[in-house]
Amino acid sequence: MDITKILDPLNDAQRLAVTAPSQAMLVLAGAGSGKTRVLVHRIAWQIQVEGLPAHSILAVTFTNKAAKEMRGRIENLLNLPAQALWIGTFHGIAHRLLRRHAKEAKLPETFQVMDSGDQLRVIKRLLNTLNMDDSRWPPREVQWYINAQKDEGIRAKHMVETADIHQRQMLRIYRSYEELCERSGLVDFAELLLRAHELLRDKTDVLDFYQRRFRQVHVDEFQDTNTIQYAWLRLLTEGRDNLFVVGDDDQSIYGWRGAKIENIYNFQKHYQNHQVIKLEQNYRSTGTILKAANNIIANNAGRMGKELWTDAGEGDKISLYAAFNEQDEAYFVVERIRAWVNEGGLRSDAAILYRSNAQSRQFEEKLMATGVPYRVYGGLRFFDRAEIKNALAFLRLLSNRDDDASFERVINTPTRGIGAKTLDDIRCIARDQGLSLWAAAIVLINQRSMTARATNALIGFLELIKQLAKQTEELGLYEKVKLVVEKSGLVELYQKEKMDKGEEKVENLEELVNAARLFNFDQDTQENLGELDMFLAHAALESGDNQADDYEDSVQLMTLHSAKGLEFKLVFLSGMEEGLFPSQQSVDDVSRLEEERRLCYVGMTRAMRQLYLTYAESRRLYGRESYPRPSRFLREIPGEYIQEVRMRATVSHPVTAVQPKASSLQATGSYKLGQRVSHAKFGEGVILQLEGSGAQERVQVNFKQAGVKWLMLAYAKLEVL
DNA sequence: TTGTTCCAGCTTTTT
DNA sequence: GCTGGAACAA
Repeated sequence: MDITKILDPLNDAQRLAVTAPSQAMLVLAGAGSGKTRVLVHRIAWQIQVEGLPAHSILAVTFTNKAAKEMRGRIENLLNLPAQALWIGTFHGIAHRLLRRHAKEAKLPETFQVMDSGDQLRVIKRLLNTLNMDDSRWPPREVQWYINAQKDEGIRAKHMVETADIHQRQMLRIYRSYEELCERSGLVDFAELLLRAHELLRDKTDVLDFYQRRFRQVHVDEFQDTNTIQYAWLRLLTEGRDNLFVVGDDDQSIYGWRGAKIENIYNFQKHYQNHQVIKLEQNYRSTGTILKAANNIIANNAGRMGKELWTDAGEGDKISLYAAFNEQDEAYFVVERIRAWVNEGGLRSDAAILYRSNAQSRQFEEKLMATGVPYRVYGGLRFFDRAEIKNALAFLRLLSNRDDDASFERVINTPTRGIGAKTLDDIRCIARDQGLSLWAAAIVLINQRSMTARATNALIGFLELIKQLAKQTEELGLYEKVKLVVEKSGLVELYQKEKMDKGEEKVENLEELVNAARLFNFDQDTQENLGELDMFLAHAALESGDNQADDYEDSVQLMTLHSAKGLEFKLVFLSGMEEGLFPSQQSVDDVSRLEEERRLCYVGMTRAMRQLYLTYAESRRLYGRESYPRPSRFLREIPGEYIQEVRMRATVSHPVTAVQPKASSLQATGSYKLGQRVSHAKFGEGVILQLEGSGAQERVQVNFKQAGVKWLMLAYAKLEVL
């Protein structure tokens, strides 16, 4: 047994955590301190040294990506496939439990998982049937309300009627929503967690089984767990103290979606015999970056307390750039990236981070204009696309005729002459008689109250679904999906659409068929569930790799939130302005402000070698010119770690601005970032930076042969090429 | 049924 | 000031 392979790559603190006997354990892992490594090696240790069978280990993460990575690394370390290991997201594991114990959880065998888009549509429709004005009851707010209740483990039946009208109405909606989901066999994301919790809470034999089965439970990113997730973990590990959690209170940035940082404190109360291990050695960033980040986070109260350090040396200072406006900011960042690439850096090692998605545009425009390849994270995922959702809706109806959300989605897509009137009648019947839309449609036809044309159209739709169900009954998943995509009329619909938009949609549908072909259901066959249902659940739970790895080396653009867990050699933290970052909505509330500060901490600690902070002195926001003050976070970094960069010579002042002095302009007029120049002694090079003005003006040039040099413009006699 | 116009809204996001 | 969705007209 080769335990050196497990232990050698670890430092003392990591080794302590990995080899600790089974007990409640809290590993406080700072950014870049080897958090995943500890989890992976811990699990490998338990299997290989402690002799635990793989199926007795559970590891829970928040994203599919993290789960996948962990499984891969464990298999790599153990050098064997680890299918028996239960590694997955909270939602994935909850889903698995509910499939296995659908009856005990009071769910139909064919229940379908709704993603948040589906949920929103269901709510919109519900508000309609309740005759509620959706400007007074914005669907998003309702959705937020319902999910917030579920995240806290509260069902409508637990709530008491209050005098508050708003509250009362919300409760009424919540109740109707629950009824509707029940009737349609629909389960939203929050419901997965809540049901799984209730399953363990109410069915002692089920709980007992899993308590025995899982001898070790591991949790990644513990600071992001919400109330119901933690309650579920507690049930599972009650009285055994076999809960091993890894997290970082300083990186808790999801409080706004229900994450409870308090779970870390509660953990220490609930598990009396727990041990805490801090991982503070950082293997990612330079000393300067870490010190600056430490200084910022030190402004937060009530931390567990942790200070990152490295033995990798100080590195360069952090660069601070005060841009004239947001255009100038983008220009500066893009020029720096070009210089980085000129010096041999990879574009994919450079990341532009921002607080809000709206900020990406200015960078995209500049990158596009200069022909620098880039990739924006976030945005539409594969399974979120309308054409894919439509195809999936057909498939869902095959599996579950009562799925109202899907019924409504495709009843007239592609258009088949079923208008608003017919649909309204169906909804009415469904509501009055407590039926699904499908059943209500049949009732409506039998009433013979409609025109022949409408009746035929409706019959046509029902027949289409029945036909498809019959034809695909005996087919495998791939053939099923293929046939449905072909016969649903969706392909024809999108082919008719003009421009390449429609073409892209057809391609996406082909891709869906392909995904079905490649779908690997072996992993979950034990769930004795049809392949189709497994595939549909997969589609809801894994919204799809939204960034199909394009092979071109490209600059990475993303929000600070999506940067968590990633690292880049060169990082630009843009828009460091009051009102933007920290965001306006957070400045009045201490806890929200502290979350913004943690976000800043997360952003800075993404940088491995060089960190740039930028802000604009003027910014166009919502169509208005604003003059924000630099972010307070900038003041929280001691000056010794910061170097101010100037590039004013290249700023394009608006026409109304005071004319700059002729002399200073003359000197710098032709010198711009990225300008190719030639020097008598050093040869050809590219300008990287400009500093100072007049006689003091200096340029930094990257020479092909001589390397990077600072030169006084007054003496250098550079020739512009 | 489709194209146009109007209007609210505007952090962060995974499942 | 732009975008996406909904209401509206043809």
